[in-house]
Amino acid sequence: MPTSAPRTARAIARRELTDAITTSARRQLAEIGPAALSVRAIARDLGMASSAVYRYFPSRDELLTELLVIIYGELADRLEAADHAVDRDDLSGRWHALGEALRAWALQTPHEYALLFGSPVPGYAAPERTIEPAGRVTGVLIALMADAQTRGPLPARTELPAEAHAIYAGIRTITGIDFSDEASVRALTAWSGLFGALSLELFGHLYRGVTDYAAHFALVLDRLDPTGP
Amino acid sequence: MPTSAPRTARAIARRELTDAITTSARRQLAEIGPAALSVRAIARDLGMASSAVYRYFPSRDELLTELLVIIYGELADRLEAADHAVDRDDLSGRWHALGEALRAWALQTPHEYALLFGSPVPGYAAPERTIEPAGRVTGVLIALMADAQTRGPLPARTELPAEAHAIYAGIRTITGIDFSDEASVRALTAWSGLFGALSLELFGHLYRGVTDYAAHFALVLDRLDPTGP
DNA sequence: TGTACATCAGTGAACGCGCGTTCACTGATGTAC
DNA sequence: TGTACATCAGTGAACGCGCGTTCACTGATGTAC
Repeated sequence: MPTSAPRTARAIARRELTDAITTSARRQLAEIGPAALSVRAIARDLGMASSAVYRYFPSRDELLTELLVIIYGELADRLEAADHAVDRDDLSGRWHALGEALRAWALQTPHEYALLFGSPVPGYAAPERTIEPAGRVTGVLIALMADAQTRGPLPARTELPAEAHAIYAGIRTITGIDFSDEASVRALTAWSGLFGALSLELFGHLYRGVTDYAAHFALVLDRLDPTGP
Repeated sequence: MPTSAPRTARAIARRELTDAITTSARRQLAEIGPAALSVRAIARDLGMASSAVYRYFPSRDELLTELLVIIYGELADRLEAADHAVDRDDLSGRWHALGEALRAWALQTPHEYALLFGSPVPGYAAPERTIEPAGRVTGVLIALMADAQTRGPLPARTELPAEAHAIYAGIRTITGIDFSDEASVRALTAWSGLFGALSLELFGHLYRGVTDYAAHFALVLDRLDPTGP
């Protein structure tokens, strides 16, 4: 069943042009980065008056929000696919698949990585509706940690104070899963290491120090594995 | 001995105005971020014609470079001071001091953090002369790992392949220290985790999941410690 | 099936803004004799 | 110590560019009778 197909010629055209606008926007994003993304450039690219874009998106910020939602969604799809390609019981394998899929995506579309995980776009605050698709990305790690926890309690790698439980109450509330403090700390430490490694690499901070980025990343990924003992 | 004091009134005025320009630039940077930093805004702030700024800096990019050099230098000073406030033999203590000093700096001047470690400024490529001051920042970690290594070989936390040695040749060349592969991997994994944790926090990705950022950061720092067994 | 009206897409001009950089010029400061 | 010339700082206007957004308008599409 197709999702509520448009009936009139107008509705069909509208859907197509809306897509054309976001597609053009993403092309611009990929080529010149989020800061340079402009309504006028998109209109130019599509051969229409810049004012016409406003029939489809009420402002530049709304368009940016739409892009964020689309990109978060695509990334989540990729990460979920990578995760599901691995045997459910192979937790370390799933962690590596997740990490490598994230890196492959980041290298392929570095500006999209920068938009989602780099410095915030000046003057733009991501609204509520980006939270859900962003959560789907984190959800892949969450699912992995939930499975890890199901296999028996995770041993403490360093001692955790009693206060830790309160710190991570939010994670339990959002996910509805009763994560141990150990699981929360492991997940966030691994997540930090993952994005830190990618940011250092993509933003040029490994320049001259590391000669083989891919091999280096694999080693770091191994160290960051949150699933083991 | 003061460093080659200027003799003429002109030279004194020049030095003072050059400082005034960078100071104003940093104020703008702190308030509105690197992308919005503009020659005209600085001139306005100082009550001079925008063209006058060009008597001091040949272009906006040169000014940005100067800022990068200054900020890297200040950060390095802070990290070195934090490191030296701890007993030389307390390696874990030094790691924590380093991490907490970095976080304190980042929270105090988040736009400067974003400039140095977030997405690159569009259209700007940092030139060679930023490498040295940037290296001073990394140098604090390097010194720590060098000291750790001096105390005897660091035990492997995960097995490292023979190829690892080639990957980190650059680190040995730059620093002139014969780091073991274990030391290199530990250092880079810890460094990744540190900046990842800060980026996640500062760029809003822990929103709703973590309730006490400072306490959380301390726990993660513990996990990332590259000096222990 | 045909007509009358309402809705919508797209245009082009305009508003008001900001930017980096150049240039001819004035007036002050520095230097050589 | 005083004069003549060279150097430099700072000005204000201008160039050429780009941006987001609004608005009155035209012409096509859709809908109700």
